[in-house]
Amino acid sequence: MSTRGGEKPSKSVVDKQSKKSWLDAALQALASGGIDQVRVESLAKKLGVTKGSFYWHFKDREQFLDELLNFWAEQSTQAVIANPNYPADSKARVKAVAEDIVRHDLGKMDPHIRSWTQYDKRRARVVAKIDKVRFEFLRDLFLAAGFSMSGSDLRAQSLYRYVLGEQFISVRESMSQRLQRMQAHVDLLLQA
Amino acid sequence: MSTRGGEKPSKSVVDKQSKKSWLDAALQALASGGIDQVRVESLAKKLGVTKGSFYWHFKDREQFLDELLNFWAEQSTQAVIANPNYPADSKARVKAVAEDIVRHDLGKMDPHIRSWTQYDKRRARVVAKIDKVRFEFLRDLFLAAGFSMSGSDLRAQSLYRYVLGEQFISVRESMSQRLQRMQAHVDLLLQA
DNA sequence: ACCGTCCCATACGTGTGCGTATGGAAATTA
DNA sequence: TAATTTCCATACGCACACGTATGGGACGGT
Repeated sequence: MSTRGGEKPSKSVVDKQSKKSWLDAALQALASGGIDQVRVESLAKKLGVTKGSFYWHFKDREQFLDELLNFWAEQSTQAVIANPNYPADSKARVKAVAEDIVRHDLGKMDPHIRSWTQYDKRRARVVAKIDKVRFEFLRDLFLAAGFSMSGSDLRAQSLYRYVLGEQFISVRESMSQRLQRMQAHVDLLLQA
Repeated sequence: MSTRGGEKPSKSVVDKQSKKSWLDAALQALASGGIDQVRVESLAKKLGVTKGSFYWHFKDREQFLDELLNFWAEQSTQAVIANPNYPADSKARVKAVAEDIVRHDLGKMDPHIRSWTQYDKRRARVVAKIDKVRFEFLRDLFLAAGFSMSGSDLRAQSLYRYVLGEQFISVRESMSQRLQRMQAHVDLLLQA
C-alpha cells in the first residue's frame, strides 16, 4: 500500500499481491474441503472484499480454477525438489527426502486435487506432469544410490505410491509412527 | 413388479430395489466426478423418475449421503475380502490378492471418498473402519506367510499405501504394466 | 485541477439445487 | 367395492452462487 521505498511498487505488484491473496485463500479452501469449497463469494467474505475484486482479476471461476491448479503445481514441486541441502551420501539422501515428505505433510491436498481433476482431461494432464516431475526426482535419487534404471524406476514408483497413499489413510498415526514407518519402507527399498 | 412366483415379493423388496437404484446411481456419480456430482435432481433424471421418489425413500440429502457411505463400505470390503478362493500357498496368496486388487481396480473411488470425508469426523470414522478391516486382512496374509507381527504390520501398511496411491496416479499405465509393477513391489515385500 | 486507469463496492438477473406440499395411480387390505 | 398404504409426479418457495452492469474512490500523470 505505501509508496515508501526506493523501488517503484509499480501497481502491478499490488495487483499481483491482491490476485495472489485470492489464490492463497482458494488453496486453503481446497485443502480444507475439496474443490466445491472453492466458492467466489465465500472466498470474498474470507478476504474481506467483494466479488468485484474477483471478477477484476479473473475472467470467471473456470479460469480461476485453472490458475489455482497451476498455482498448486508450482508450490508442490518447489516444496519437494528445490528446497534444502540434503546429505551428500546418496542413500542418506533418499532417507532425508522421505523424512521431509512425511514431516512437512507434502502432498496433503493431493486427494482433493486428484478427486477434482481425475476426469477432466485437460487438468489431468497438468497433474500428470507434476507426477512426472516428482517421480523423476525420486528416480534420480535411486539412480544416484547405485540402482539400475529399471530398479530405480520400480523403487521410485513404490515410494511415490507410498507417499500418495499416506495421504489417504484416515487413521492418522502420530508423526513419529509415520516417520518410523516411512524409514522402514525406505530401508526395504534400499536393499539390493 | 410381477406377483408371479411362490414367495411373496413382499413390497419391501420392491422398496429396497427402488431405494438401491438411487444408491447405485449415486455411487456411479460419485465415481465419475466426486461427491458434488451426487445431486438429487440429476440422479432423478438419470433414473427416469422425479424427486418425489427420492424424498420418499430418504429424509434428505445428508442422510442419503450417510447411506451412500455405508453402501460403499459394504461393497468395498466384500469385494476385496469375501470374494474368491485364493491359492493355498501363503506367498502365492499374497500375490494373487495383489493381482486381484489391481486387475479389478478395487479402490478406484477411494480418492473421491477420502476427499469427501476427510474433514467430516463422523464419516471419517466410517472410512477409518474400512481401512482397518482392509489392513488387517492384508496383515493376516503376511502373518500366514511367516512374518512376525511387526514385520507383517509394516508390509501390510506398505502394500495398502501402494494400493491407495495407485489410484492417485494420473499417468495411467497399461494394465500389464501395473500388474507387473505390483508383482515387483510384492516381491520386494516378501523378501526376508 | 482535470483526466484516465486501477481496483473494488453495490445491485441485479439468472440458474440451480434442496426441501415441501399436494395430488394421484396402483396395489393391498378389509 | 371401499379404504388404506405404497410409491411417485407436479408445483412451488427458497437459498445460494455465478456472472454482469454500473458506480465510485484512490492515485498517477499532465
